[in-house]
Amino acid sequence: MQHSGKEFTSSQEMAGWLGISSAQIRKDLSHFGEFGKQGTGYSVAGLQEKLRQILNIEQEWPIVIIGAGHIGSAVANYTGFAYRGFRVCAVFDSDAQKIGSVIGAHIVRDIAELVPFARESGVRLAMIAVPAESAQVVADLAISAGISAILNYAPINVNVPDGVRVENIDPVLHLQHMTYYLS
Amino acid sequence: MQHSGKEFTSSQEMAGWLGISSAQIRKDLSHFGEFGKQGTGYSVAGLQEKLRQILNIEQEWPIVIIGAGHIGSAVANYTGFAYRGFRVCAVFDSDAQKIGSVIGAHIVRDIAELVPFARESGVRLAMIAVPAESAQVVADLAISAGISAILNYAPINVNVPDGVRVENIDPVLHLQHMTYYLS
DNA sequence: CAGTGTGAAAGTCTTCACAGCT
DNA sequence: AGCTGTGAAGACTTTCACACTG
Repeated sequence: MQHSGKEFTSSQEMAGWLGISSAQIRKDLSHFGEFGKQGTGYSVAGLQEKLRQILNIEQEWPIVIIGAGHIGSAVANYTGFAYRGFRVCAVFDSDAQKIGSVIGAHIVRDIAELVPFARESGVRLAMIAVPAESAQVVADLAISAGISAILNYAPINVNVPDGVRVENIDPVLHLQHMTYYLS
Repeated sequence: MQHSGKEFTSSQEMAGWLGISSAQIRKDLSHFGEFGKQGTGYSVAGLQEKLRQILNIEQEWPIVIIGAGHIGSAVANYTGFAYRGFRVCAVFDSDAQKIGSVIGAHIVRDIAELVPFARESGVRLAMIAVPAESAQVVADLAISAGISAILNYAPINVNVPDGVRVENIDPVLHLQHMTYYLS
């Protein structure tokens, strides 16, 4: 909306785009304050700003990527992070063949450097894109280096201590969810 | 569990792995029937079989991938589909540079072939891995070819008619969700 | 006696519907 | 007139706790 120069939007309009109810949108937003004007709706710029505050993305967050295979490379090359508040700051792998090679704007580093790198830079977000059998080991390593949130692409449940958040991206789970609804 | 030769599991054990309550697991499963034995738990093999039935993945589902960029390539090369009941049957792109090139076990086809291909093969699942600005066009095309479920990697909401399901994979949304919880 | 399946209770989320503001 | 913010109602989900079973 901002790109198209729109100044105001309403809960109804947003609901239409997202396929949810306008009441839902108003209720959710009201949880964090009163951002709208009766009769007018929400200021597009103002709402964006508020959402950035709520989501805690006014600062830029560095991320490390662990695993330089197909998925790790794709993610490292993804251009959608920068303008949404994230920045890939390093890519790691354990494969000597890959260490030193270039992926996107990054030189792949040795996984052995992860702990000192993360400790020093204070990075808190990691994306794990390694085979399932290495995911737990790598997660433990990342956590010991001070990582407190993990986005896991490996098709396995990684166990983490309290205080560390994990979210999983597994296309197969989505596909299975959809086939459930296909006769 | 099956790999490690385990024969039975309990709602408590599964709950521990998944970080949810055992009551949740029992309640969810009870929705679809009675699969457990009191005092013993659930047969690992039996439960897997039941879950496959419930999720409708006893058959193998073909998928088409639209977009042969970094993400599309990574997905096309992903080896995790086959043993979980899915099979990539074709990869499409609109870029003349990419059409004809080889990705994984596939030769990239012209997007113009999508409609006849999908109509003829009857494929119902598509993964969209194109830039945000092309996603809606490509989704409409896929739907016109009989696709009824879309897994969308583009960071944009695609609108679809009733009867078509869409799920989105956007790493940034996960990252934003996690930063909300990081002080 | 370990562990399921399940009503009932508690908790959470969504929708309704409208007073009130611009 | 148009649209927000919000109590109250309704719908749905999770947890509790226990009778019952292999």
